[in-house]
Amino acid sequence: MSETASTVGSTTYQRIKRDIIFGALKPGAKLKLDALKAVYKTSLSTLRETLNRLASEGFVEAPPQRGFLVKPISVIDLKEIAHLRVLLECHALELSLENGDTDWEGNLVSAHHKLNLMEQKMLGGDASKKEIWKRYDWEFHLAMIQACNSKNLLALHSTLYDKYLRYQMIVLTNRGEAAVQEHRDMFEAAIARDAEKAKSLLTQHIENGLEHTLAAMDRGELVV
Amino acid sequence: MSETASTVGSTTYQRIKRDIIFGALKPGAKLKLDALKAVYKTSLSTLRETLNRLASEGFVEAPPQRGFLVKPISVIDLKEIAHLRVLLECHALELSLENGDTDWEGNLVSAHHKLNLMEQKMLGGDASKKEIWKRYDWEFHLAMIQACNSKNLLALHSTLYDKYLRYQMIVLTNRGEAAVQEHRDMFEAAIARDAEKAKSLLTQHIENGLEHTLAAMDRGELVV
DNA sequence: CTTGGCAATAATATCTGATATTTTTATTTT
DNA sequence: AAAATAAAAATATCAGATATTATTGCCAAG
Repeated sequence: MSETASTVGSTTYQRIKRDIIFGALKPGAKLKLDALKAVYKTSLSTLRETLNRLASEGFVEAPPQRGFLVKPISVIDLKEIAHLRVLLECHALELSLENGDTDWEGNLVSAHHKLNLMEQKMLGGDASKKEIWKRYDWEFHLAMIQACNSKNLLALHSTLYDKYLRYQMIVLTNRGEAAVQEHRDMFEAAIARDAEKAKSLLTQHIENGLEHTLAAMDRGELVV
Repeated sequence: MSETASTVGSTTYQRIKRDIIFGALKPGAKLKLDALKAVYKTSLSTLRETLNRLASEGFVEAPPQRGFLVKPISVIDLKEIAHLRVLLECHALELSLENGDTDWEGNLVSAHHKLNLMEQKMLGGDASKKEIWKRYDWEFHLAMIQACNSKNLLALHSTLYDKYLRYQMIVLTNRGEAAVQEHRDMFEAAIARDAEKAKSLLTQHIENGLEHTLAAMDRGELVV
């Protein structure tokens, strides 16, 4: 979701990943190399490097000898991802609440505040900024667990967050006021260092999102 | 650890990954492209694709503009990995014990039997077969959790197992009889579907391995 | 001697273009 | 309509070229 280093490779990587997450590249779509070369204006070699990376992260599939395709979606997959996110994020949250110092807390307050501001705007119906809004959501969730003291854990979580996000972006509707309140509750439990409560709220938060997405998928409300 | 598809790319991938895990490529070592090209007899493009994949899995680092190097080791990193393995493998184990059917059980019995046979040989001092032995260890641990019903979870676990394994291969000594007994206990708890006991044994098993490796690292007993 | 700066060298990132092999698609035959 | 086959498209892999960036070694200044 973040990453700097403006080399051609890393830029292409970010762009394609973003296009997969936000649905510009549809689940299951064939990723024809020549076509991508034209779209992303980059060479075959760079493209293949990028796609290999995305394949190993699970955003792309690479069946041998037949190129690449956007990882398909499925209800099963979504459920797995949601449950793993609960597992990892709760664990990280617990560690983070134990270790978080003043800086951590300050950063969290800031992240929550920014998210909240954005959420108010979103409630006003301005859906054009979905992407920015989700960046604040990410930054809030990251801020919560940032003091967990495990780079490996944060890395795994980051990928899971993105996979979960893709499913959220696939459905048209958002959860509105409910999610806003959940963020606020989690935030307060975190500041109070109430790990059990925070974890339970987080679990609920993710599972509510899951249900919402599943329901929308059932009704076929997908972004085509 | 497994994988078929004998394309040049996937073969090189497996070989380099294996060389990192088993220490032929030392932690922190610079991966010069020309040198690798000669060793693995493959083209630059294929090599870079491979290294990109390994980088995204965390076996290789790729600082921008300066090529690739084998992921360095550290005590911190080892601890993180061990703890994550406990978290994920215990979770998977619990699910697996709930869902495992007769086929799962049969496969587990077989995997444990094979591991046990190999372990008896190893106790006899034949360290030359470390790699084969570890494959049986892997197959046993995988058999335990295979019925967890989550491809995503199994994929994450597989990578963690390999990372943990690398640290184990770095120290010279093995844990011998103790680990054999632990495997047996875990196996029996699993067959009895005693999830709590199985999880606690597994946790202990991994943490014992961690302590053993940490102690050896402290004493500097590293494979150079 | 050590440190800072600069030239020479090595290595990387990226691109273009070529070829063998494999898939996919279209066409023909039974 | 199914099977067999030919034609077209796409992929995997390789080789080689270039601009850019890192590294190394050398020399002067303190």
